[in-house]
Amino acid sequence: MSNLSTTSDAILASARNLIMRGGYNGFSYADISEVVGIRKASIHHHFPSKADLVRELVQRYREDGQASVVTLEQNVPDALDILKGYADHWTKCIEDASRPYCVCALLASELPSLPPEVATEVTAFFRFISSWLTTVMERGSKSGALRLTSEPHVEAEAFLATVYGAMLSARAYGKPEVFSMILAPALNRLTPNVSH
Amino acid sequence: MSNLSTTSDAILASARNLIMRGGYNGFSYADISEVVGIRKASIHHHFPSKADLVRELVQRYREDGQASVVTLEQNVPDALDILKGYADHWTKCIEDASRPYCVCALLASELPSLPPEVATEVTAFFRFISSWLTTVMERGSKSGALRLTSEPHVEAEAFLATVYGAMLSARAYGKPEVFSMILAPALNRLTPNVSH
DNA sequence: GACGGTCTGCCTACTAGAAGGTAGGTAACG
DNA sequence: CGTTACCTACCTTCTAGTAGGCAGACCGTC
Repeated sequence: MSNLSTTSDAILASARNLIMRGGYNGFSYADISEVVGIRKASIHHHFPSKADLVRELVQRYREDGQASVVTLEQNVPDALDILKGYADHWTKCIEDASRPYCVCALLASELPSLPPEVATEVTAFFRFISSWLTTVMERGSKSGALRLTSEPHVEAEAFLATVYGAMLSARAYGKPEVFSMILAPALNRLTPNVSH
Repeated sequence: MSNLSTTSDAILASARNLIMRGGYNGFSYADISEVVGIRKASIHHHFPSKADLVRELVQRYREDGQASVVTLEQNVPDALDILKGYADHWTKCIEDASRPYCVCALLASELPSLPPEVATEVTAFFRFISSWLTTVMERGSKSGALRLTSEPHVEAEAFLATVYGAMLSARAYGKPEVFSMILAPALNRLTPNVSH
């Protein structure tokens, strides 16, 4: 119980990379086996089925996201800075090609063809991000850190859509800089007008 | 040559539906065979390889899009109305579940794992939509039909990202209405201020 | 502290079915 | 007669998943 087996972590990590490339149906146990340096059958020892593997992966992805959000909120008081931090996180991921696309964005597009257990986990991720962004919008609106033109939950969904849409465009054009090009005016629009 | 074989059209149509569900790796010739009522091998007669099939599919998808754009521009003079029309098109598709997701959006997320011939066709689609939206933005800005806060091509990318992001959210939540909820303020923001 | 038992992590070897694709034949049609 | 559209039958490779074995770590018990 000392630490959660390094191997299963390696399996999850390589699965994440593979899903980022081609989604749920775009990778196989054989692919993971090559990367991790373990036999195909041994992966089944850690994750009985593919659905188990991806469900666990998405679950952890959400938990990690929740943890990141907590530390972000602790270190950054201003709501606008939080949104900038969130956008910045993705800017870096996309630009250094380390995590150039959100796993859950890809899985969400495949939703209708996903095993139900995975699908529910993916929608749970979206609900989490959405409700978190809503609280940020609400707080920022009250404190004056953000200038909203719609209700907080609408602004939250619009911001989320912009981020994920921008991620898609960056991938489609093969130009990482497209992401921040789109996000910059979106953040600007939420910035209180100091020249007023 | 009378009309392009109905069968190959049926194959393309069912492939489109299947891709909308699960992407490039989410369907097989066997799936199409079941829907169309033709043997697996007969599909190869029309489309030698899977990549051929999807490349042709995306190519036609773009051509159809270009044709739709032309008629839209002919019938609708106002730039804002064009953007509303474009958004409306997707609203209807998503709400009646006829085409609840853009084929190219799904393929774009899978880009790194796509056969190159398909990938280039997908990026071509995005370049087309992007450049078209840019001309709409430019025209609307000059005529006063649109109120832009950034350069036309940036506004175009931002609008496109919003549309595709909203499409993803609608799918992720399983709530079609989310799409227009996000698009409404985006369009509002582009509307010239009459109360000024 | 040696002894037997269980648990863990991995292996080889295998299966059944699905994947994309091929070979070759047949019937209709201009 | 050649072309078109479809068929049956087949091939290879890949798919997720199973069966069973084996070495080592961990375990209390004598």
